[in-house]
Amino acid sequence: MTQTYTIGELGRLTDTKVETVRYYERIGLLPHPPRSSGNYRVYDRAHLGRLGFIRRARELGFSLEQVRELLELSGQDAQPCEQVDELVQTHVTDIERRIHDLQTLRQELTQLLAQCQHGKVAECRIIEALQPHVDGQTAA
Amino acid sequence: MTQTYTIGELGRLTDTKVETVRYYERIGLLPHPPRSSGNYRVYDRAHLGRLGFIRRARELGFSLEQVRELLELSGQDAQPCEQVDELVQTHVTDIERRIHDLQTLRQELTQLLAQCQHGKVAECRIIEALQPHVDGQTAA
DNA sequence: CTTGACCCTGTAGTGACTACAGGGTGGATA
DNA sequence: TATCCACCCTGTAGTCACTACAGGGTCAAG
Repeated sequence: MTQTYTIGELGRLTDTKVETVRYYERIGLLPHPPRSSGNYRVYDRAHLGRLGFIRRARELGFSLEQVRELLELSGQDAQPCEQVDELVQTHVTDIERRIHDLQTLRQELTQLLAQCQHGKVAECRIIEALQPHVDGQTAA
Repeated sequence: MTQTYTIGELGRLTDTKVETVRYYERIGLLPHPPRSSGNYRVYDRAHLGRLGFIRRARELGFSLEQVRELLELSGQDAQPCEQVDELVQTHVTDIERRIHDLQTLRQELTQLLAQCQHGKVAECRIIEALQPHVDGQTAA
C-alpha cells in the first residue's frame, strides 16, 4: 500500500527535472533512495514531501544552503522557531537590498535613455556615459 | 610620452582584480597587450579606456555579452544609435521584471513572518507553509 | 523481438569571476 | 652581491544551481 515513485514521477509531481533530483541526492539534500532490481531509484511519500519542501523553498528564493538549514530546523519540532524566523528575516533583508540596488540601476538607465537624441553613435549620450573620464594629463 | 601601465596599475585605476583583467583578455573582451622583456603585459591609455568602459557597463548590470555588443557599437561612430537604445531598453525591461519578481517574493515572505506565533517549530506557520500539501489519497 | 520511453553513471557546460599552486621578475635595501 | 618582497606569469579548479549530453541499461507494449 505504501506508494512508490520513479524519479520521473517524482519530478513530474514536484516540477523538477530528473537531473535536478539526482543533483539534490548527490549534494546530500535528498537521501539515497532504495533501488529496484533494475537499479532504478524507488521513492516513497517521505521523499516526495521532502523534495516538495525543497522546491517550495527554492521558489521563495532561499539558497540551497538555507534550504538545508530549513530542512534541519523543520525536523526539530520541539525547538522554538526563532531560528526559522531569523533565517527568513535575513532572506527578506537580502531581497530588499537587491530590490533597492535594481531600482537605483533602473533609474540610472532610464535617465540615460531619456538623454538619447537618437542621432549617430558618435554623439550618443549613452555610449558617452560609459566612456570613463580619462583626462588628458600624463600623470607620473 | 605614451604612458603605460602594468596589469596591477590598470586594476587599481579601474577597480578591477588582476585576475579579472586577465579573464577579460582570455574571453576576448580586451585585446592581448604587448609584453615587456620580462613577459609582463604592457597596457596603454586605450586599454585603460576600454577596461573602464567594460567596468562601467558591468556596474550598470549589463552582461558580458551585452558589453561586447556595446563595445562593438561604440566603435561605429557613423551609425545611428538605435541599436544602443534598443539594447539598453531591453536591459531596463529585464531589470523591471526582476524588481517585480523580488517584490512578489518579499510580500510572500513578509506574510509568512507575520503569521509566525513565535512558538515551537512543530506549530510554526513558516515551516508549515513550506510543507507541500500532500493529501492522504493513494492515487494510482 | 523490436521499439520507445524511461532509467543509469559520469562528465562538462553555463556566467562572471575568484582563488590558488608553483613559479619568474624587478627594484630596493643590507 | 645577496636577499627580500611586491608584483607578475601560466594553468587549473572552485563558486552556485542546475542543465545537457554521451553512452549505455531496463521495461512494458505491440
